[in-house]
Amino acid sequence: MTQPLPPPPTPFAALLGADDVGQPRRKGALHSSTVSMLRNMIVTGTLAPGERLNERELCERLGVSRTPVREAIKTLTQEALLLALPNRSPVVAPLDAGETAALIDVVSTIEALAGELAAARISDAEVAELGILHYTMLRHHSLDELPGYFEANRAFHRRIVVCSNNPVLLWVWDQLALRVDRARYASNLWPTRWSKAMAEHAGILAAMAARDPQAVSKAMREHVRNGLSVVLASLERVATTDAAMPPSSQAASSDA
Amino acid sequence: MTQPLPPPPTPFAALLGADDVGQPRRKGALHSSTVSMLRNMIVTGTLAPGERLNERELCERLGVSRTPVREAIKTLTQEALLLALPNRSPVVAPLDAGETAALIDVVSTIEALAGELAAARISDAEVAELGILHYTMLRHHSLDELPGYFEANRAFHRRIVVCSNNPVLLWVWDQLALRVDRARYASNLWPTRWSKAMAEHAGILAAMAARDPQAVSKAMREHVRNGLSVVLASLERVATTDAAMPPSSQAASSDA
DNA sequence: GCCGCCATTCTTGCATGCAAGGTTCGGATT
DNA sequence: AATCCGAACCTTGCATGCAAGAATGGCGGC
Repeated sequence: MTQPLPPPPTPFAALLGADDVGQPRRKGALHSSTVSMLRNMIVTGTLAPGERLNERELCERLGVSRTPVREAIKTLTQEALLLALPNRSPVVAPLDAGETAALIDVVSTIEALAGELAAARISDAEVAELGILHYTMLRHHSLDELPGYFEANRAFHRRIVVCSNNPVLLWVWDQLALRVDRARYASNLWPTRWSKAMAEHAGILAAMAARDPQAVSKAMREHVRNGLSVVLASLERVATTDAAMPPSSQAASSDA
Repeated sequence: MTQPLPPPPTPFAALLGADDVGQPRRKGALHSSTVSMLRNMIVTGTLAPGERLNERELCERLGVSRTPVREAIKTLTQEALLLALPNRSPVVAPLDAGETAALIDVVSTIEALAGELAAARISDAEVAELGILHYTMLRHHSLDELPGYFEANRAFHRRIVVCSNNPVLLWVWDQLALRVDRARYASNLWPTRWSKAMAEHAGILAAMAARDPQAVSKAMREHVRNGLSVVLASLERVATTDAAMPPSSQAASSDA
């Protein structure tokens, strides 16, 4: 298993977000890239919820030995993307509607807090940064570029958390964002709320520029709640529909 | 390194919370027990903030080989109790006042949310459970048994989160509670707020019994904020005092 | 014919070897 | 004397071997 030692191919790296591919292979890179690849495979649904992960198989797929794979599994288990039982193959965490419902309350509260804190201390330069991201989203929206929008949207939200200047809050957000992204990928119906989301972003930005913590907090809570409610509804629909049909071909969007 | 293979001593296990010690050594046990031991050593301050951890040294201390130690390090890094740089020894996360200040906002918000959700759906039996924990705390208070109080207090708070019936919230709380515990151990001045904390607990319990979400939420937010503020003040004092004096009797830790 | 038990095989858990990167200390040069 | 460079040593990163559960399939009993 794992090829003798040719330049390791790491076939998924380019697609799945390893930030260091094909290079002379610096030493400390395998663990982090393995985590990134596996994480992306889980978040995007390449590895389906409930799927059992065989170490040897993963080694072959990722082109690394068992050690980095095992360590990556530990990391992802800690992130609650995998569930591990002793002496048993880890499984991709199930993605039930209940988890998403739970996420709504927590993430909306977290982001509301972030917005409140950020509004109280944000600088003009930081507001401008948010403005750039907002208009980046607008552009992607006009051009109907969902992936680009997705990325800018994520950056917008994260930037607000960064502006809260609270490292613990950022840490929590980073953890939860993974699960939120996964739920979004699984529901796969952003376009339906796209325009409304843009309007809500504008409102958040305006309240932020006005340095109104309560308004920002309220706007973000509602924004997150609205967005995730749609995701939740979709997942509930999928859950009932999918009873016989295994989920497989998630990919880019469809309409809009 | 790591003795040939006699019955492994695991000297710290009993003290530091490994839940399976000295037994015939079931197979999947080393990783979780290693994580528990290291985690406890970090939380209680046995491993000082900023201390560099040498794998070989940890192996000898814990009586296991490098594999479980390395995997435990990955887990604890993910929990933000360790900081890891590639090709470098991981260090125990610094415990600065800034982190504690950040924790105050996040944890108080998290627990306020938990209280609000719990109050809206808690059963009589669950209220009774909280009551038991409250009176357990009272007993430990009367007997001046700090460790027992500490444990019951933690259980009381966690139980409320459990009663919120939100697994994501519980997950976040479990993560953050580790850091809170560490800050508390470092500040080590519970007794000063002990009586007030008891009164606040009573208030929370009463509001919970009355099924008043807003009152519970408010009470918990204030309770957490009060408690952690004292911890923060203590840490700030320690930080300034320690400028010339190494933290404690840990080996190494030669700061400037 | 069905159920349960045992053996084989597979999979994970742990230990360890080897090599790459880092660290440190000493020598040589300025 | 201070600094820069390098070599030896140290530490971590990765791969792999071996053994202890777990799964699976076949055989025998009921």
